[in-house]
Amino acid sequence: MRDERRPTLTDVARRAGVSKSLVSIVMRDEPGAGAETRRRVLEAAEALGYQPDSRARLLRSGRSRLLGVVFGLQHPFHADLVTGLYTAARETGYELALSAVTPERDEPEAITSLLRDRCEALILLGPRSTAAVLARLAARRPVVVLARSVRDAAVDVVRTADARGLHLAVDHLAGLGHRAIAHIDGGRAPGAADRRRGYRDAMRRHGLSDRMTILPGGLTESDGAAAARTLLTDRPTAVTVFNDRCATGVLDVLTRAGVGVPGEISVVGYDDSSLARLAHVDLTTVAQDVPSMTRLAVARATDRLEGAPVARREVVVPPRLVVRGTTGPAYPG
Amino acid sequence: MRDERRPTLTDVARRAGVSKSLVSIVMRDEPGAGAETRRRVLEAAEALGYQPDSRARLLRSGRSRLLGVVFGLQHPFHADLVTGLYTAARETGYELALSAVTPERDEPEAITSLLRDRCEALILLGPRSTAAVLARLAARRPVVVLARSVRDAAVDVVRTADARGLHLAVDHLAGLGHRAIAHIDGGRAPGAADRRRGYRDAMRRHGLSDRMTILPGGLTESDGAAAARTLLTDRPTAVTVFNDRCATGVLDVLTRAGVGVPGEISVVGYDDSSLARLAHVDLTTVAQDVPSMTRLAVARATDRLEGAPVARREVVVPPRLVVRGTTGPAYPG
DNA sequence: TTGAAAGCGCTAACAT
DNA sequence: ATGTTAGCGCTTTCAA
Repeated sequence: MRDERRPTLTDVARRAGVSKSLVSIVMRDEPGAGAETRRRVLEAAEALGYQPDSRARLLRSGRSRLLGVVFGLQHPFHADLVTGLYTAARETGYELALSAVTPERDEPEAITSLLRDRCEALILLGPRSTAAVLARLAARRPVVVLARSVRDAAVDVVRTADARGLHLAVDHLAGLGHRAIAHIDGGRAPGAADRRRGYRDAMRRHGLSDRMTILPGGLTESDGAAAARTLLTDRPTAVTVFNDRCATGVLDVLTRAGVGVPGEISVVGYDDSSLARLAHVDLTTVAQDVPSMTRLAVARATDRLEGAPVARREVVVPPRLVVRGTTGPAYPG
Repeated sequence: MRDERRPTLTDVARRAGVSKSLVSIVMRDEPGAGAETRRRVLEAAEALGYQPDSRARLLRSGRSRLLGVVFGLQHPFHADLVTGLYTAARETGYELALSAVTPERDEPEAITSLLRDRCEALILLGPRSTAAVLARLAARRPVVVLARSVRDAAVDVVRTADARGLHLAVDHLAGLGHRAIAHIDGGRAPGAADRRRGYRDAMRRHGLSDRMTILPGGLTESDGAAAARTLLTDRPTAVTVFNDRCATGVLDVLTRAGVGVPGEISVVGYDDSSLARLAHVDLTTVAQDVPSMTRLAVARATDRLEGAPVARREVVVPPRLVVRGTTGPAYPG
């Protein structure tokens, strides 16, 4: 029952009593077929349960119109980005081919599978590959790196002005009267270096060079929790954290230790992930502009493919501070 | 520079001075080529940066060896499952084609794109489609539903014995002396009905029918937070929660309200997601056996494709209680 | 507006 | 062990 061959374009053509070419035209919604023919073809296709074979289609047309996306399954922020990419791609006529990185499936493997699938361009979310590897890849087809900076003339980059993001955070805290402002960093994670630098710059600008404290953190809740425990002994009045996940871990430890937020410590996250927006977390955070970033990434990829002129290799999207409930004045009451 | 045609099998053949067939054989690592030939072909392929075109390959061989996976980008537990599916698929020679459901990309769309890609079987993670829709799909190719039950002879199901999972949770709590045990449920989410039923059964079995309390919850932290707030007024000594995410919201609200966990309330989650394992959360939870479930799902799909005999339509995997720090005796001291 | 024919890159069947 | 031929399902000329 299921073994019967799936209907092909030829089957539809036969049933509708027209040529394959016409069916092809109708299925692609191209001009060049009469109204009556169109109707008959669609009816036949429907009756047979015909689905075009995208492989054959793309093989013949020589293009796949496929954008390969490499993302980390474990990163909630990547989920937000992929969601945005789907939306952005829909408007362009390109499709997305997802390839995940997992603990057992590394980045090279994820990339190779996309190359075999003949993706025309690659969009990599916070890739860990070296610039050299990315450059070599970019020699073969357009590569757009999202949410990480890469110093190479061959790769396009779309990222948030992360340093600026930390300026916003520190300015906000300083404006509230904070002076002892610590930073929990992201180690070698994409964006971490820029955020660290932004923190340093801003502290200096506020004349707080001697109050700078950078604690090793990471991407996850437990990284944040660990950092927060060291925070308890030598307590600042405010802390900026690498990302929202990490900040959640910080909040959790502080709350359990009976340290009031924002009463005793103010906390600022990064990403404005769905986590931060939760009513009970209500985290002040630096928002990355996901819709813009993803739209730009897709546009950049398709521009390259279509030979459109491209101004800058790197597009830097401004961050935005979202003030919620985890930040308050340094000396309340 | 990038416009030059990608090398094809023919190019490699020419360069190696052999026929296309030989190259094909070598690239697929099939027997039927001499050692010296093999070496020359591989060298030529390497030199040209040749990548086989999987589309052409599959078009010709008539099979795609592709398993389509529909998953929700917003669900951390789905990320765990997809991770497991990749691992399971690797051992079988099938590849995964991911298709995500997002707020702007619904399940039918995710499925249609996989059908166009000629996936041979579909693995759906907690699908929201009706049994009728799934059955219609299953008439066209093998469908394996993961983490949800579907009453239809045409669809394969791999799921956790969710009712049994709640038995474990309630037994554990009752064993600790708890009697006022509430349940925060998952509404219409996949698995929620079974867990609710499991809770009811277990409460009855323990003679606690009159202490049953089911609070409306959901899948997310904020659902849990909302439920927890109602919990504060009429406080039970223990609560079982639909999933870990929701339980996290519960914990957060309780902690902020100064309610001791497990001192005053014990909390049990569900899934044993990475969330639960975080040292600072340390959530007692019901673990779903992800490696087994994913291996079974892939095996079921491939068995159907290869016409292997299949015993049961539905495979139910036993859950396992993981006792951590959020549960304790009902009357401490 | 319609149809016939060629061929995308590959593999399978059949030679040699 | 190696080469030749045909054709997967489709789109794209090109001609009618």
